[in-house]
Amino acid sequence: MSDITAPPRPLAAPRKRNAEATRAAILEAAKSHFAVLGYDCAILRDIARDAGVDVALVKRYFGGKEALFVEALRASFLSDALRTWDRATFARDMANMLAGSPHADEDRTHRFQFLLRAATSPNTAPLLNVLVQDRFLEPIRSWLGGADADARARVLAASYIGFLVERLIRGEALVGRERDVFVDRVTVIFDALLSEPVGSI
Amino acid sequence: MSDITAPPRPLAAPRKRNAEATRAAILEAAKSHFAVLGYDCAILRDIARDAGVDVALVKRYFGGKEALFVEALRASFLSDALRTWDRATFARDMANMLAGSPHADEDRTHRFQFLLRAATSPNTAPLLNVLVQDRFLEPIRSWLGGADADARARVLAASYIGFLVERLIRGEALVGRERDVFVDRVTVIFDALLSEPVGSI
DNA sequence: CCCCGAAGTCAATAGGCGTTGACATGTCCG
DNA sequence: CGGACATGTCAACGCCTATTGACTTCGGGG
Repeated sequence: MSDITAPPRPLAAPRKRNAEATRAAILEAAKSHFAVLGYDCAILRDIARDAGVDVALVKRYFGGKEALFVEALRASFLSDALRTWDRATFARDMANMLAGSPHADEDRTHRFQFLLRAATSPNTAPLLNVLVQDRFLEPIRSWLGGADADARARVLAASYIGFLVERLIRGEALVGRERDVFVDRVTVIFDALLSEPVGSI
Repeated sequence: MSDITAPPRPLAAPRKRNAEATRAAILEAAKSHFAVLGYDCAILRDIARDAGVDVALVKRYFGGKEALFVEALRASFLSDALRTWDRATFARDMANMLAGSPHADEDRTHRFQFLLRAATSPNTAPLLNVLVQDRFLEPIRSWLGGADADARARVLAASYIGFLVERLIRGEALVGRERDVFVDRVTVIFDALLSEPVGSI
C-alpha cells in the first residue's frame, strides 16, 4: 500500500530463545513503524522482520495487529512530564520548547508523531479517545485546576497539538526575530489558557 | 480495513448518460470519502457506489485511485474560502466551527479534514508540499498582512491544525456550558493572532 | 540422557482491494 | 432507420495482508 520504504532499524543479532526479549523487540519495532507509517500502512511482516522474528509470533505474543498497536501506543505514553512544569514560567517555557532548539527532544517528537498518526486514522482514532482522556487530558485538567478545567484543558491540549504539528512540518528550529515573534505570540496564548475564567462567561 | 461505515450521502437519482455529470458525481463522492477516511481507508467501490456508478468508471475517467485523489484534492482547494471570512467575526466564527455543530459549515470542515488526513498519510504527504505552501500558508499570510505576517501566519496555522486534530479525536460536537467556555477561549486566541504586534516586540 | 513444554518456523487460507478487458446498451448523427 | 461511438456493466484476475494451525527445534528438569 505504501511505497515508503521501511524505517531504518538495525536488525538485532540473533537472540537466544527468550520470550520476554522477543516480545520487547516486536514492541519496539512496532512503535517505530506505527509512528512513521501509521496503523494502516504499517505491515506486520515488516515489523516482524525488523524485530528479527517471524510474523506468527506477533499473534502469539500480542494476539493481532490491533492489540499490538494498542500496546505500542500505551508504551509510548509511559512517562508523564507535565507535573514538573512551573506554572509561573510555563507559557514561555512551552513557547521556547515549541520554537525548537538544536538539541530538541527527539523522543518526544517521535512519540508525538505516533499520537498524531493514530489520531488521524479512522481505524485507530476510536482507540485514542480513552487513552487521550486518561493520560493526556486528565493530567492537564488536574494540573490546571479551577473552574471549567475540562474545557480549558481541551483548548490547551489542542493548542499544544497544533504547535507540535507545526513543529513537525517546519522541521528546523526558529531563530532571530522570527523566533522572538513566535515565542511572544505563543506565550500569550498559553498564558491566557492558564488563567481562570473571569466574569460571567 | 476500516470498520467505519461509509459517509452518508444520498444516492442520486439515475442520471441520463452524461459523462461530465458522472465524472462530477465520482469526484464529489471521492472528496467526501477521502476527507472522512483518508486515502488509505477510502475504498473505490464505496466511492463509486455513493456516486451511483460502477467502479470501472473511476478508471475510465480518472485513471486510478491516486489520480482520483489528486484531482479531488485540487478540487477541494479551488475556492479560496479565506477571503470570504470577516475579520471582525473571524475568531468567534472559527471557534464555533471548531466546537462543531450540526449547522456548521460542513464543507469547510471537510476540506480541512481532507488536508489533514492527506498530510498524515505517508502515501499522500509527498503530494502536499507545494499545495500547502501555495494554498494554505501563503493565503493566510497575505490575509493577515501587517508586520511579521509570516510568523503570525505560522502560529495561526498551527493553532488551527491543533484544534482540528482535537476535533477529530473528540468526534462529537460540544454542547452547553462546556461549549461556551471552549468557544470563548478559542476566540481569545484567534483574536490575539489577528492583531498586529504592539510595541517593540 | 531423555523427554516435554515453550519458543520459533513454515506454508496455506481467506478476504479485501485496485485494476483490467471483454461485453452490453443507450444516444446521436448520417 | 441504422450503424458507430461513447457510456455504462460485469466478472474475474492478481496482488497484498492478517490470520491460523500444524510442524520443528531448543533447552532445561526429572
